[in-house]
Amino acid sequence: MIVQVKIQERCFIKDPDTSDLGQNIIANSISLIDEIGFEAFTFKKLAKRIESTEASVYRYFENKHKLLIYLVSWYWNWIDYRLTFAMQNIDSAGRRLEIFVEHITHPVKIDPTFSHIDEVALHRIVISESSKAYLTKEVDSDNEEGYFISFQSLVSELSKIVLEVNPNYKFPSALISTVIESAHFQRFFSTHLCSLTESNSDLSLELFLKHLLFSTIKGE
Amino acid sequence: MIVQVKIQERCFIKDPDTSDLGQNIIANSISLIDEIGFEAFTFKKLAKRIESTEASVYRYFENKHKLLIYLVSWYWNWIDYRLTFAMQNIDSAGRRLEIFVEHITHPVKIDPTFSHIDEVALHRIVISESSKAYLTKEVDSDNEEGYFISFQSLVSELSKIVLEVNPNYKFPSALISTVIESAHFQRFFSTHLCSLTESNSDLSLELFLKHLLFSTIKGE
DNA sequence: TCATGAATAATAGTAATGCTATCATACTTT
DNA sequence: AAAGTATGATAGCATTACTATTATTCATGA
Repeated sequence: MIVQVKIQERCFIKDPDTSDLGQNIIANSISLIDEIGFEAFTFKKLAKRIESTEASVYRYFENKHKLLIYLVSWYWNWIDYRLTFAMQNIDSAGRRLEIFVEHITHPVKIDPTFSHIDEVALHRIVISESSKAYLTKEVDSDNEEGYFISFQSLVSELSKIVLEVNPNYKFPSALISTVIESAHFQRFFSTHLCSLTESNSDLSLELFLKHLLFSTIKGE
Repeated sequence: MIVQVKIQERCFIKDPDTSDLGQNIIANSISLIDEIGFEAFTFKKLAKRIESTEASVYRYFENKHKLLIYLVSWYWNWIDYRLTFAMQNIDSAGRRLEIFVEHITHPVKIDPTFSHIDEVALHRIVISESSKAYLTKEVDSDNEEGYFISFQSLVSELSKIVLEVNPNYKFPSALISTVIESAHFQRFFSTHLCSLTESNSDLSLELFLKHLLFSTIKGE
């Protein structure tokens, strides 16, 4: 069986999934952004690494911002796929939310299903760089283009589960988006700005977020 | 009485507070970043706006990243100052935390104490741009230089108040940093990606965060 | 009052970035 | 064999992110 994460967002000029060069661009942009960070990352450096040219990369993505949107969307599609799988046949809504927290707090293991993607590196990129995909002056037009639907639909699905646990809770989407974002920057803080968090391990981050999530849903 | 927000972070070359040009740089960098966003902001454009030169701006700040750190630090110092004031003589730790949430969820009014700073615009900048101050590959060296102490000490003070309410709670700093970050991106979401949150007004954001904060502190 | 120094302005220059355009080549499909 | 498609090679250009040099203004204090 061939499983593919297919992105709904049309943030590319030519689908990188349809050619060797395209897959090379994705694989090596992940390793390069992971190494030097998104600010220092350029198409020229990427082209050099894959022994191609800047102009060729530009035939796939308009600019590096669109490429970042592609990577982040891929990540959320992949998480969604894994969550759907892990949650099937689980009746308890509470248990399904626990599975959700476990998935976003535990570092991903390399998934051999998608050969050219290094999910561990991509996860690090999502932690440090994904908020830059929307914290821009172009967020409204990007949103109109549908560049964030993967993330939005994930939040939407999960907020429905929150309502299964407590139909009277007033802020399910706000809570889910808070938990997801918190999972990222708390992990960033634990690595780089450790006075800002007590979550210094995967397990304690999981405990912190599970406690926060369930206390809030059931609170009062 | 003269009140000044004095930054502890030494992220500048020459203190912008000590000259007209420096204050001009701060005032106009706030308005310019607010208008065009941090990515499009350059020292050349800033220099043009204040009718000075790029080279003159570079005498105050090494680069635009250091300037952003300055603005964000200024903001957290100012919030700290206002919080200290608002919390004095309040015995109840719970009430002090409520005041904290009110301060970070309500849009700031222009504070005539600091003439050249537009706090309303600065607040918008903090929402959209402040995470870019630390989400970089230079975060560790920047942290060693002490560029984030204003934020760190605020989180530290507030987490002590959390422990006053519940001395057994295990994640006070993680909770406070989560609430602060959440206040920012939930407001961003409500303006630009509204499916991700139900907090579509100042008041509902306040309610969401107060409920989350107190449910979590007291939970179980 | 003149001399000195500090701050700023004016100008120039350089390497890198963020693209766009053109042309050649190789490979595929009809 | 012809026509299209993908990629490579090369060039070029405006902007960015600085650094350096020199000139001008202005305050101070000797």
